[in-house]
Amino acid sequence: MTDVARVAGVSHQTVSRVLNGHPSVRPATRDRVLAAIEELGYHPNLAARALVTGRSRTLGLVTLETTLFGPVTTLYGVERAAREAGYFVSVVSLGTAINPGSLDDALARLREQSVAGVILIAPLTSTSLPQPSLPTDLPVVVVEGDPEGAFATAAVDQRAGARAATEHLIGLGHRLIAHVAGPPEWLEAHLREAGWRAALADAGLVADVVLAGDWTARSGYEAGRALAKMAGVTAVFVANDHMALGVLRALHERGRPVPEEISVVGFDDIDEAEYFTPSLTTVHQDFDELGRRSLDLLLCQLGSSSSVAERLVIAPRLVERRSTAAPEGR
Amino acid sequence: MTDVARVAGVSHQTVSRVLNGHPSVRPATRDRVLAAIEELGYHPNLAARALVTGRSRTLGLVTLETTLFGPVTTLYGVERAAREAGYFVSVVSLGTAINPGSLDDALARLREQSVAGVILIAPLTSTSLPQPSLPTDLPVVVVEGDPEGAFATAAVDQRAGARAATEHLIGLGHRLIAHVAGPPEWLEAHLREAGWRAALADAGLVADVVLAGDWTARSGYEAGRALAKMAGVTAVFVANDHMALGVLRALHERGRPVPEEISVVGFDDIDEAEYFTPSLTTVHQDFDELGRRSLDLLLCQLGSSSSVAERLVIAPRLVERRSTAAPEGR
DNA sequence: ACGGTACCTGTTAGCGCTAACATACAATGG
DNA sequence: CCATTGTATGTTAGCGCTAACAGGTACCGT
Repeated sequence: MTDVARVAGVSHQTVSRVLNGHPSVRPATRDRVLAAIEELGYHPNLAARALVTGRSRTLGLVTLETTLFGPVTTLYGVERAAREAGYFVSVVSLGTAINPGSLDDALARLREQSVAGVILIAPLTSTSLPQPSLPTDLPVVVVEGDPEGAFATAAVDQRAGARAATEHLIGLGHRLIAHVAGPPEWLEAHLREAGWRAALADAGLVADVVLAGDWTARSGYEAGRALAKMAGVTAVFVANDHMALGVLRALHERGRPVPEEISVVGFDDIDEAEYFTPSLTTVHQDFDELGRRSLDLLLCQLGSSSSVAERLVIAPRLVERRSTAAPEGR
Repeated sequence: MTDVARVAGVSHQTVSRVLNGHPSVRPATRDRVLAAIEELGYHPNLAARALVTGRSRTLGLVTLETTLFGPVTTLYGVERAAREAGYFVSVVSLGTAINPGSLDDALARLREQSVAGVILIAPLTSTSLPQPSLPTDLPVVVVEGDPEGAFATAAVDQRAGARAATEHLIGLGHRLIAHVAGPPEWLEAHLREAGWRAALADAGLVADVVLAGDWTARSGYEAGRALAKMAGVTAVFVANDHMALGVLRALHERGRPVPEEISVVGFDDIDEAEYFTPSLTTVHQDFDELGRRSLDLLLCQLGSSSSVAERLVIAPRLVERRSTAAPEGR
């Protein structure tokens, strides 16, 4: 910076002013400084700036180590939004084995780094997710999780999506609708099951066929084999598309055609869902939008310095394809 | 730090020494300092440390904005390895629309942040990927890309994987083996096609049925429809599992049973591949290992400060499942 | 002509930390 | 007993930057 100042014939402070867009710099001076910067290939040292201002323009992004469609897409959404807002994104994953202190460790790491705030992609239930020793000094936005907690949250309305999926099946005339659930430690698994139950209850139907899954196609396959043997079940709402793939495979193997004998609805609308056999009716979530809105929420907190526990909800959308139809004999 | 020093009754420099594990600190003194740190909840300011040392213990990770299995898994692999080595990971995605300057922008952003080095997940061909104005001052490791460039690279041996897949089909007795290729701007698409060609050439077979795809199940589906009409083709090597899914769907629709009439091999071994109909024979890549080895390569460069253009290759592995069989009439 | 008020630019201090040197004190050997 | 080494600690300077204040110059009204 001193070099730039010397070349431009000004003081280093004037260079700083140009860099920070301070208004009272004469255009001619500004141009000379910019020319010197260009000539020397100068780039400001952000560590020095962070040291003196106390702000690092870096956000922490904590995520589970999963290649699941939702969290990954959310990650990119947040990164892009952050970049456009002039922030860096420091990613810390919680690893595959989540132990009690791992979230604390992640937050401690990020606090050391003087991040301005943290976005936590944590689709687990509060009890499964190690509770942090509340970092009230650090703005946090939780994405896809913890609607009961003290933090601001942003999420797609899982319950509404599950309800829409189930009501679609009810509307087609199905009366015994099973559910293949996600793993119990995932909040989304609970909410999707809750939405399914609520829709059935509203229609006066029973909700007693629940099969446990773990998001993988393999677990969906196991559930599908069990479903194939159940006589009365004419439809199944599967908690995500990957498990739905397994269900389709099992039903196909067991000679239970979809949708003729059994209708299947998934959740997520992954890119491949349209190319399953048959193409999958599912619930679409706009994760990109979610990332963007989460960042807005965080920046809003930074601006107002008030840590309001705001709730931001994004509506999902049912995508009807070929895996659902009216039950036979109606 | 001054506060800690006062509480412990030492100088701030002694606190610094304790923090950095300097040997000549008396155990009693060290304990007092650690107690003071604990008592005050002190955490070192990394910006200040980075400013004075010139090293930020942060790595840049540049990636394409894709939810494709490989890049995402590599990302986590790198993050975990970096965390274990005590490094932060700052992620910059190149966005969906790659314009000429975007890689330069990403590198400039990271250089400003004083990252120690950069890991670039860039599975595109050198011509498709915007070439950076060589940052010789910044250690770079390219993952899954650019074997001709000046940088150190780490990659799974795509050509060997494709060759293994094709040789598997040849071994089963297939003579006319088609290929569904990835998009031309992807290096991996080229290498997989090259491996296919090489295997066919070695066996004295022709390699003239190539269908263009773009990694998506949709493009695979289109390719599959075309394949279904081709009389002599008894096997197809598809450049990734997602397209293979589309191929399977199209062949099923057109009444061409797999593997009875046509054998299909994919590439990637995504979690779902086992649950395709039929389960997919494919090529497995260990992306986790890849992430780890890439980091090793980068840290090695940092240590030796020599920017050797080392090549690190990881062997893939063919996974045989139910989508391949000997051609009919043999 | 003068003080006032803009506007522009320079000077100084310090953010929290580590490197380098300076100092103190003990242990050792001749 | 003193010089010599080693170990443990303190002191000083400075990393590159911004905030706060201190000039300096031009322009205004009176």
